[in-house]
Amino acid sequence: MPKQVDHESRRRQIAEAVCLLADEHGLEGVTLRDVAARADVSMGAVQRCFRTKEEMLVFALGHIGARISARVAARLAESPAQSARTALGHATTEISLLRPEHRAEARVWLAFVAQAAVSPALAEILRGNYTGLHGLFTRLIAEATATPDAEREARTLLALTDGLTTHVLVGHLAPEAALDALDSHLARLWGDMAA
Amino acid sequence: MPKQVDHESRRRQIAEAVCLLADEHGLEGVTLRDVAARADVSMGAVQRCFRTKEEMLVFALGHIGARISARVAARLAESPAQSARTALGHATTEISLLRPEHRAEARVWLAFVAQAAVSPALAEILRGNYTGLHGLFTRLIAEATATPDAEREARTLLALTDGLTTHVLVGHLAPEAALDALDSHLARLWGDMAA
DNA sequence: TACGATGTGATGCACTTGCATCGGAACGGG
DNA sequence: CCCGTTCCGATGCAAGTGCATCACATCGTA
Repeated sequence: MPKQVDHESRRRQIAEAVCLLADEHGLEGVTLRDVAARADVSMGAVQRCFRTKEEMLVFALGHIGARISARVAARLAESPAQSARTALGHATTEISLLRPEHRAEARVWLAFVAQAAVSPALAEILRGNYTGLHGLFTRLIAEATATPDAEREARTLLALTDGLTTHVLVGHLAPEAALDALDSHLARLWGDMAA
Repeated sequence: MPKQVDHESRRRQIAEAVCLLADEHGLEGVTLRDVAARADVSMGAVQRCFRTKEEMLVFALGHIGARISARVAARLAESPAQSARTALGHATTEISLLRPEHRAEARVWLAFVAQAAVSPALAEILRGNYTGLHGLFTRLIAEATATPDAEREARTLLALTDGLTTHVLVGHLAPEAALDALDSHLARLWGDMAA
């Protein structure tokens, strides 16, 4: 057997470069050449890993989605002794990507969401991620409160985090204001349902 | 004085074409040539109306923003006798763009929002729109409830509508589910603050 | 060591992009 | 009537795009 290359790790490396570029210039600024340059790889290598550009974008979206989900899971595992309420608080603040160091991820995510509105392949991946988060939120809410419709509350909460993130990105809200709104919403959730 | 053309109406006509194209293929699919063809205008005319492509996009964003705001205002004026609560309900459902006939507008809006994350000029316009809506929501909430922080509630509500719209667009939520979540949130708002 | 299967990356290609240019049509004042 | 100002639309152009191609390293095997 001749030379062998770890394709998967290279794909991740390329996906990383895609995210960097998408953060800087939006998804439109992502070209095969720039991606190759950013990933310190030749264009040929990129084309071998992904037959087409869309395939590359789909993979990159899955990559960043997995990374975000993993961070949420890590955050939850980090403080397991706490109540479901604080767990949900941690999860939402993590997903909102409000911390400056996650601003890039948020921009990339938003770029993908917009593209997904006209690209079924991307929408598919996105739905998978959202469904997973929705399930997580539903479980946590059901555990922490006595609300009759945890699913609906989870839907609301997930949409709220996404909307807040968006508003921060375009500069309509300060991160603190977004966090404040989120905290307030959670507090009301506890107050209504569990007291 | 030689031949005169109503520049403003032509600009609107072009902006309309931009929206049609953005709805179909995203903002990346908006090229000067396609826009000209869609607007039944020569490319030269497009270039006379807008010096650069970005200028055209900025105008188009302002155009669609104004149209949405106008529709909200019209909806409010339509039922002036009702309470501030129903007014807010109408405004939010209008802004959520959940009705199928507004799906196109929603896609265009999302495309612009994503682009605004990396384009200060677009973000500027967007902030203006959001600020206007935030003010409207704040007034209505203050009028309908006794909440101590109408501004925060308005922020939350605006972000929620945006997030719900997004989730419907990517196919994660059915429009009915989004409306249900929105209604539930409003109901809680009344229950908490005003009763 | 010689071979051949793999992975590589420079290059080519057809195409599209945004923008600049320019001859001429259209229209109103002299 | 005619001329000058204003607008139009076709064309040109350089840059950049995604994708295909192909000679060449690179490595395990025989």
